[in-house]
Amino acid sequence: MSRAKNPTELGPDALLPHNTRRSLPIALLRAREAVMGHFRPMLARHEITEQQWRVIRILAESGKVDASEMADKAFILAPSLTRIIRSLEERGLITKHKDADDGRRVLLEIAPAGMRVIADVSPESRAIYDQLEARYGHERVEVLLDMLDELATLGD
Amino acid sequence: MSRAKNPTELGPDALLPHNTRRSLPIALLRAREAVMGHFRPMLARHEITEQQWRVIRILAESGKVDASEMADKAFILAPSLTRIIRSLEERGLITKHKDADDGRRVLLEIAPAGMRVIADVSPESRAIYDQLEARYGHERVEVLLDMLDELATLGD
DNA sequence: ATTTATTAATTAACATGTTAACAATATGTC
DNA sequence: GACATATTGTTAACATGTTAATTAATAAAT
Repeated sequence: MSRAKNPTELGPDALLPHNTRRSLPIALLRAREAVMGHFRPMLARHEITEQQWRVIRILAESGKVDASEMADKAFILAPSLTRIIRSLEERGLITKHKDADDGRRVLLEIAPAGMRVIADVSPESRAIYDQLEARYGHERVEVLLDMLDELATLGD
Repeated sequence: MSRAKNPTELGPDALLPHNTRRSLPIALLRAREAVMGHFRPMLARHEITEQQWRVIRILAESGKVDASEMADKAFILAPSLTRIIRSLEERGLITKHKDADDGRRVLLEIAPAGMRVIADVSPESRAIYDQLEARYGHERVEVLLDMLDELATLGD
């Protein structure tokens, strides 16, 4: 049904870069929500948030990591990471130590309790990801990842 | 330099769906930050956040919109949108009214002050987007948008 | 050795994302 | 008309994103 026009309404693209239906930032948000929407309830059942999961996954994968490296790999801003680290440490899922060689640095490691979370969550996470790849297409996921990576490194 | 292994460290993909370097959710976040990282400082100079910009842009484009429709188009959760609407209304950039036909609904409209923000921000926003498209490739942006849209509508 | 600059992480403050619960209103059934 | 169910938007509470400032430690310059 046609929408009633008001005096301030402009036509598509008038004064605007693109109509919002084809906005890249919103498209990226929608796509991300479509993916994470499957993982989030599963993670919630294990009482862990997406960001917390990213942190402990990276520790499981990479071993001892300093906070700056973690912020980069998990793509979490430093102030947010500080809070997440505190929460995970309080729950006993990770440990945190000062770097002996550089007192400014904080070193993170997964704790045995964290490894148990990894062991519990990973099979379900894998199943969700496999299903997504099956539906979207494994090759197409690779192509998409390549395109996203090029977009992410455009400014470099 | 090789990283010292600890007893809890697992090899790549062991128990994990994919190594985090090729994680789709993180790739989508990085790509989005690469795009928004150009817009955010410009929007901050106009004293408006990305989400607020999305809301007034949609109002400029679509005229009168109800809150549910706005939440969908701007891709903002309802509780977040409630706060954003309040903020924008307090600043006089938009107006909010009850729908005469349905007392549950809230109708939003851009105000003249909001149109001035649109007029001020749009040229800069367009310039940033054009530059991004020039570097990434206009056709490739279209292809990426199509792939993202397919990913976003996968569960439908 | 001292001073200055830089780096790493934290803190503060505010905005938004997220889930659950709630209030008001509309719709459907009997 | 009464009642049950569904919808729309708000509120509460907590997590994370974001920017600026701060603190502690290290590196570089003098």
